[in-house]
Amino acid sequence: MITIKEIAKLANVSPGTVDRVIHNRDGVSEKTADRIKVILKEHNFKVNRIAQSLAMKKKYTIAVLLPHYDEEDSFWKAPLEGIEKAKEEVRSFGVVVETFSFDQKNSSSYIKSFEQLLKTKPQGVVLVPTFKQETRRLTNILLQENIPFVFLNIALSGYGNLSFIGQDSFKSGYLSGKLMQLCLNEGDDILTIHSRSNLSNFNNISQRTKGFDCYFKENGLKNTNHYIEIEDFWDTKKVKVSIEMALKSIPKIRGIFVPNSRSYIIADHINDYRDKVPFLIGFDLTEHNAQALVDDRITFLISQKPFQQGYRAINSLSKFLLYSTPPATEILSSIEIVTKENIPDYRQKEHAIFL
Amino acid sequence: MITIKEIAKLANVSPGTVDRVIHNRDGVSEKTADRIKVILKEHNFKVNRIAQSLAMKKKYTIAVLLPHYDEEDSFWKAPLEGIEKAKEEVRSFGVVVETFSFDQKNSSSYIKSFEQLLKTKPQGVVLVPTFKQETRRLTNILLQENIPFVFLNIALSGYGNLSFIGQDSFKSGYLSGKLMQLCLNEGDDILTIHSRSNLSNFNNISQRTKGFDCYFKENGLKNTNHYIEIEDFWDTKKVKVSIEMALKSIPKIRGIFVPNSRSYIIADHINDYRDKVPFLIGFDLTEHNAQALVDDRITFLISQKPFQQGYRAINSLSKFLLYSTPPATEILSSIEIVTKENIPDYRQKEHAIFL
DNA sequence: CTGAAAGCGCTTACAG
DNA sequence: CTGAAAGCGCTTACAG
Repeated sequence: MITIKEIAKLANVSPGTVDRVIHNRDGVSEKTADRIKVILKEHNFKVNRIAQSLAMKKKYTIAVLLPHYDEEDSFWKAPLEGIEKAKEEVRSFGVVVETFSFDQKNSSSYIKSFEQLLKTKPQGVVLVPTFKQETRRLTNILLQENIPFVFLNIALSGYGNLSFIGQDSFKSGYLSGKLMQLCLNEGDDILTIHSRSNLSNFNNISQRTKGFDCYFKENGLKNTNHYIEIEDFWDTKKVKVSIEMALKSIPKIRGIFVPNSRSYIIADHINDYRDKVPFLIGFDLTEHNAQALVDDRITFLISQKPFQQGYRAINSLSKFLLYSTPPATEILSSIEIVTKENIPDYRQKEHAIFL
Repeated sequence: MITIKEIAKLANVSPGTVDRVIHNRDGVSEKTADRIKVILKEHNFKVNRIAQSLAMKKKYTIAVLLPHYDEEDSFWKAPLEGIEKAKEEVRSFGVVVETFSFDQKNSSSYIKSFEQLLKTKPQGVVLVPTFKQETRRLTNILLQENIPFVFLNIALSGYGNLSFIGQDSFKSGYLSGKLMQLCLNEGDDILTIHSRSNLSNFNNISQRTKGFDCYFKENGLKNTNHYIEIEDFWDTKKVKVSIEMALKSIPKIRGIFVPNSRSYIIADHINDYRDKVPFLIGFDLTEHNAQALVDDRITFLISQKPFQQGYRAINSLSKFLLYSTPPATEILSSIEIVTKENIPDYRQKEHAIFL
């Protein structure tokens, strides 16, 4: 690997001048610039990124705002871990990551945490835009202050975000439809179970449902899909009653579709109906769900690689700040089909990365 | 982030001494060492990896030996791309990657390329151990010369390799069994198609077959699995004749299992039998296979993330050389289920990484 | 046992 | 328009 110093010697100039040419800074005569460019190309010069980082000694702060996780719904644990991992890696490059969390069910905690976040004077922001209206207010502030921001996991459009990092929820629903169909026979019915209390993740969930239905429609399939909505998945008794009512009144149901991350709760309640309803498709590889999968109480889980999503949000924003390379408008994580047989080995910590 | 210089000031010593303590080099009195350690801990000091790399200015060469790919079997393209990607990233850290390829069907080309490889005086080697006996010879040389090496994609044990980067083939076969079962009804039969010409990848393929059979055995399923072996997948006529013979003589066959990366060839030949044999499970997301999947001629492909495998081989070996952190003995890539509906978007180039 | 100095490859004021 | 010098955070001979 040829260095700037060596190029400089070959061109009979100083390293500073070579640097100016490499970065198209002005203040170099066209003549010398051209001469240097030729030599650069000739020797296939590439800047040494780590020396560059060290010399630039710029400090950036990226602030992250995401829902906190709890026992009932630990979905947000994985993205946070991805963020922590990335945080470690970008540290040496002078990027500091500050994380703030809020309550998914409480929009004012969203606003409040955002205000805290602003105090860190971030040069970039990662946002899980849970509440539409409030997000409009927040992003307007960011736009005004000229702080670039990306959306994580929830795709809202028209807010001026640099990028969206997440999954294509419609497609993942569509895929679930396919898997369900492979399991079912022609005359079988399906039960889709919604949760009322999940309004904050409304976007993803409604897209999944649409995708699911679309699969059956597009392929001219005749399985009927019945919907029930449960007020609160955490209210064990009500859940049980609702499900039993549905299953008893519609005996043709052989598959259940739960378009949110709490299919394990449903799985708990249909143990008595296993023979009649052998198939259950849910979303997200949380610990509870994984356990239900391993225990054969869930057939398929669709995962969206939340660890990677968190990692990539930090990663792409860091690249943008450090090297001005804008990320793709959409960074879509792959739609993973997880079964008991290919569930990832968690002893092997995720480690896609360098450093 | 606190720096060595600052620590030194706090401890009233020179940066050199702090450095010695950080890396447990001797030549520091216990007293000062202890004092410095306290301060280090107190301030949660972490070395700046990039400054470290720059200062160490060590140069390492990693040499890679893998099969080249061709039109018939482009499997090895993806690992190579992963390697190239990693190569770019480790460059700034002073690691140079040299790639050598050989003909999978020709063991002497394996030896020859290895000899070329040795000339680069590598400090680490990535090997796809295609031929057992020859591999014994080569690895003995590496062991003698004290050059650490990892196996990529093919798991041989007892050769003294630092790590294996690849997939659990048995498990992936087992998973295929599950998927096949979900597609089939009770009385249906299965046809497994082997390729004689694929001896060099024998290990992975036989493990897949074993896993597949094991699924049916373990779950007490009664679907019969019939085997045929085709001399050469490339001989179109013979392939067609063999398959037709099997399908005609065993009308109960409803699913086909192809435990190698050329299921697309089989898919080409059963178009006339689609209604009778709707399900085909194959391996590896090569371009041809992907096309067959999109065209509904393959039901499931099991992918092993070959890009990542290549990337991680370089990545983990680099970490070992740079920081002496030994990789896990087995770095297993996830077993991906790919269908028409979740086939990755190739416009989005893979980019798990930083820099 | 310890420190001062030079250097890794680049960037950035500053001086001319 | 160009160069010389200092510095990023660390490591490494070398001197004492």
